[in-house]
Amino acid sequence: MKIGYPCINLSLDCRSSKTFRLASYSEERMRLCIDNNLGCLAKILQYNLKHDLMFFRITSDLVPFASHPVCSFPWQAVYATALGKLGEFIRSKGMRVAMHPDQFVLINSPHEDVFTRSVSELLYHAELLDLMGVDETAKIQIHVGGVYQAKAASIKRFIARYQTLPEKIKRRLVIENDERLYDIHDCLEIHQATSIPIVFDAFHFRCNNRGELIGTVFGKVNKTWRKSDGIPIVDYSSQDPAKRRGAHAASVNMPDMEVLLSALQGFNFDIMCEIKDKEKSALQIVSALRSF
DNA sequence: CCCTGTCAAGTCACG
DNA sequence: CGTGACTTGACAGGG
Repeated sequence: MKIGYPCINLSLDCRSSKTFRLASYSEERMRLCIDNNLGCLAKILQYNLKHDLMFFRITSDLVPFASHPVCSFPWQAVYATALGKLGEFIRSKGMRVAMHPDQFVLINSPHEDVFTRSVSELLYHAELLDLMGVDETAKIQIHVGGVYQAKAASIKRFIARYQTLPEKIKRRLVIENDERLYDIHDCLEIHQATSIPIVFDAFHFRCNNRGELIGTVFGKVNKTWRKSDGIPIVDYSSQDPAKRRGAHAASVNMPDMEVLLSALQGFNFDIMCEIKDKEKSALQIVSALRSF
């Protein structure tokens, strides 16, 4: 079981998601930004190794505007060596990475242009991981998408669109249950038709479920991961008591976390800890697991 | 330096 | 109809 956190390390004085305004785009600016981001990613990975945080979500902003038409800069060729080195570090230390494209990536959108842009963005994610040389267990995780006032049709469109995706995307793409539109059962239905693995978001499951036992559901989710996909990914967060339903907590609630671990006892999975204070909560989980 | 309006991209829910 | 939320604030111009 590997423990990780998303995108940002608050203990370090750098960010791997530095970007700039489209209006100030230039090749020079791109280079400076990517240099900074890759350098920071290297620092984060070293920090993670030192603290036994063996799972990490790499920010989608690592290469700004990578899939935008304005980007004529051949980042793939220019940064192939640097990305290969980062990947070599990840592989040699037995770490796992994943990515989570943002909300604009919707492969089931009825709008063809939204779909086209989504594919470009997914290609960027896939190329980045490919250049790192990390294996198929390094996943690209998305939500199913919008409902568009017709859920069954939108699920069908997801499945049809998925079939047309390039292999380099398909081998990494996984779907995650969300907190209002598509629950685990919807994801399982899509899995039936596509064999796509399912990320189990424990917090979203809590917000959006059909009253079933978590252990039973996870048994099904567990089977959607083939050997080459690695062990399942579980996203974890807890409710911020002061905020609206679905709002992520500021720091980890350990008793809550232990309830989850007990419910999933006997399964093998990696945990992505989606808590506002990032590595701090992930570290608490690492130390709690040592004595669990 | 500090302040703050705005930033590539979509969709839904809430008021 | 405008705004916030989503995995994440932070860029950049003006005072």
